[in-house]
Amino acid sequence: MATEAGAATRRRAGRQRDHSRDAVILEATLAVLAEHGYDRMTIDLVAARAGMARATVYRRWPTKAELVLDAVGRLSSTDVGEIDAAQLPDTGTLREDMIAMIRPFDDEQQQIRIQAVIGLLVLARTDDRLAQAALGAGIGPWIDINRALMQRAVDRGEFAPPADLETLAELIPMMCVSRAVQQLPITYEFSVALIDGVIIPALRGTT
Amino acid sequence: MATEAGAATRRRAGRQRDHSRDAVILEATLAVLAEHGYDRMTIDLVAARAGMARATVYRRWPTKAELVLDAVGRLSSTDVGEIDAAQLPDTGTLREDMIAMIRPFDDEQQQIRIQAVIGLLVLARTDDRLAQAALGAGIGPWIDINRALMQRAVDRGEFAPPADLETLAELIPMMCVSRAVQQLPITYEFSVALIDGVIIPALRGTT
Amino acid sequence: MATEAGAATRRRAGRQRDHSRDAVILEATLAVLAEHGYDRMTIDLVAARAGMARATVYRRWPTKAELVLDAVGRLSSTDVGEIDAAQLPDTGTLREDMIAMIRPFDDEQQQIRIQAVIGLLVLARTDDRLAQAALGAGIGPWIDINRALMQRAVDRGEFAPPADLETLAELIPMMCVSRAVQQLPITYEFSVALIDGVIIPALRGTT
Amino acid sequence: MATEAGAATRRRAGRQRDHSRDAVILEATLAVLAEHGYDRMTIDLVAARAGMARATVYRRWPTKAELVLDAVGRLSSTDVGEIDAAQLPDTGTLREDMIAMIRPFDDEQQQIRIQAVIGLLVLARTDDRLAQAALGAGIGPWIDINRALMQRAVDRGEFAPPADLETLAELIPMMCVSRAVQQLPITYEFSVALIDGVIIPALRGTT
DNA sequence: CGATAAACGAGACGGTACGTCGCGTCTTCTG
DNA sequence: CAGAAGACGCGACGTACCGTCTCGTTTATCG
Repeated sequence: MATEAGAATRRRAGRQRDHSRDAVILEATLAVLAEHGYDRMTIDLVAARAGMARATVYRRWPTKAELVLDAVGRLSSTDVGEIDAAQLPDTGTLREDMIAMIRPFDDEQQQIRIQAVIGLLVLARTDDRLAQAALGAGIGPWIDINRALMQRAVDRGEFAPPADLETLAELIPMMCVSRAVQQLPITYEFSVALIDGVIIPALRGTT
Repeated sequence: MATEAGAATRRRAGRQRDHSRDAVILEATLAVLAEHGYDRMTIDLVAARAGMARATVYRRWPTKAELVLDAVGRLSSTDVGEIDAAQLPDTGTLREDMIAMIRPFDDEQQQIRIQAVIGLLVLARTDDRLAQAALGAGIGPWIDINRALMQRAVDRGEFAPPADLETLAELIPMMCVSRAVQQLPITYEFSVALIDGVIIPALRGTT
Repeated sequence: MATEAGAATRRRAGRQRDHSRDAVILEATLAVLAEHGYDRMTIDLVAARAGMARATVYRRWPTKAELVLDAVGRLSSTDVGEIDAAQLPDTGTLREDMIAMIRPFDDEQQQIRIQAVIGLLVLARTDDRLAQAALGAGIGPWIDINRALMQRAVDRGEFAPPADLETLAELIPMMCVSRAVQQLPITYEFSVALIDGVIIPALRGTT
Repeated sequence: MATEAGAATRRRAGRQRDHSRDAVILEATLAVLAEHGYDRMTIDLVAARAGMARATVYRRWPTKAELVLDAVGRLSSTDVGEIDAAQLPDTGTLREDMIAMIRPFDDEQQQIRIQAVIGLLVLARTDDRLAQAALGAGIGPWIDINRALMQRAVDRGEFAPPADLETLAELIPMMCVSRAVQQLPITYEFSVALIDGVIIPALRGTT
């Protein structure tokens, strides 16, 4: 019956939490994070920017760390999430595939993301769970895509299976982190240079 | 005047600062850093572990960040500092040179160093000066050595000059950071695999 | 229009407020008040004890203070309210009249009432209106009765009119408050002693 | 030996707590208390008025309640403390003794004291220890003096020993509390009326 | 050798952010 | 509409750490 079916799915009683506010808070979090850095970011600042009370933030995330974690995670899924699985670019060669994937990461938001990751890394020891999550949230999807593209290239015989494909998948993102830390811009050219100068030779060199 | 005479050389009156304590503090700093992570590291904790008063720490380093920076820096110069310039290993091939350099970094202290770097990165936005310094203190010498070894290999004609030697010099350290963040061990094998699977192919591939 | 017809008398549309719940809430209020004291009494606690939602309480009383005020007021009128005016005990002598009036106050609930008054007094500064009301609700009727009994005794010539009858009327209740604050029991004997040892001599002494 | 004698009494190491600040804070506490009442009094407000940081207040008193308690206690000892024991007025008659004692209480500060007591009473249930302390701090000395004066009058045969001297000692203070709650002024005349109209008759009436 | 000036230990102090809790209001759903 | 459940804005609470300051004690150097 419809009533029973609804009963199972029935929303909890009481005023519904306005989940549209989640996004506003996360957005504010990223903004403040980008502007002040992790340790100068304040829940008060975030709440003020989101135009709501501090308690409203705390009702959703128990600590500053979890909030930032989610904010960065959301950031990733926003522009990457939909590019999953089958609909990856398929140009026939790994080089073209990877270059096709650079665009969405070659922008200003990329900087924010990496800054956020860096901000979270400080908590690695504080909360073990956060260590991986920070990486995962910030550059996880990026790594995932690289891994998928390379695996496909291997599968179709473009390259022999490398000893450590995982490390190669992490290579570009990590080198971008390196540049971010040094306040250097992350350019299209830099990424292409990595593909042509490191990734492809490494895969070819395994032969 | 008598007072001016020898003013340059004469030590200031009063009790002399005991510089042997500097090392004790830095050691304590690294220990606490490794144990609790940057944000849970407290000056109080460090002072207690070093067996002295908080003020004694602050007399030497103005802020927590500078303290950690120095601690990590000291860590680097301890086992790397003296290996500068001419006395680098010279086996004739880049591969053997680099492998010879792995040892001093292939230990538990390496983990501490990287954790410290990570801890400091959070301050990149707070204090621009610290951003580079953090990297420099933690993995700077490591990068320097790699750069030197590669440059020498290029100079003696072992490889053609790569487009971006700097990035290649940073490659191993950064990939080690990546593993550290993921709580994975940094093994000898991992480093060798990077040399054989990525660095050498990349240099050869440029040809 | 039909809608307008009888608008004055017609009850408002929709579900009617269940006024039997008022009493339940007030009862719960007194219970929590007695158990935890005013400042640890929570509207949540009261609502939970009454078995209803917080909003249901707030629909009836705008603030915590008003709620307690009413609860204490209700308490008074419950056992005193109907004893008004003409039906006061009339034994012929003030002493016997007052002793006859002691009973209804000589119980455990009396303690609750006084505790509640005490709890409310803290709000005297916050809300001037509440200052008097708190006293009135808690011990007002008690004072009223004493005043009436004494006035009658004066009227029938038992005593000469005292300089400050009002103060004498407040005397017993206030001394009971004093004992309550000191966690001492308010006994029958104590009240009789006040009548014989203070009230009567004071009235006689005026002569 | 002087050194050892000093060792026992030696002040704790470290910067000495500036106890002159205690008084400033207590003063500020009383001022804010008188101005806003207990529940609207804020530690922040007190600290601001005292011209120091919130932490400085919390270093001395763990909670708001303890702070107010001490503030009121200090108030009592300030103007009453020194009037102890032997140096009570001794005019030969209880009436004159008590009237001589009215002065120090017949002022504006008396109002503050009573307001503070009232403010604290709300915590009686929260912290049993505070219940008595509140009374003691606010009007304890006042009661003590009354008790002493009456006892002396009894001792010299001015009156026969009353059944409950304690209650008589509390009588004037409690009736003043009553007036304070009702926002009535506590005048010299009121106190004298109590002495002549209630206390003296009550003592005489016991005969 | 005694004066003196700085190091040192201990901890107070001014700040500032944290995360919690309660009030009284508002929203949403169910009866 | 009443009532339940609970989100929300507000603001105080008490805690923790930072970096500075104060003050009594210790120790090296200078006169």
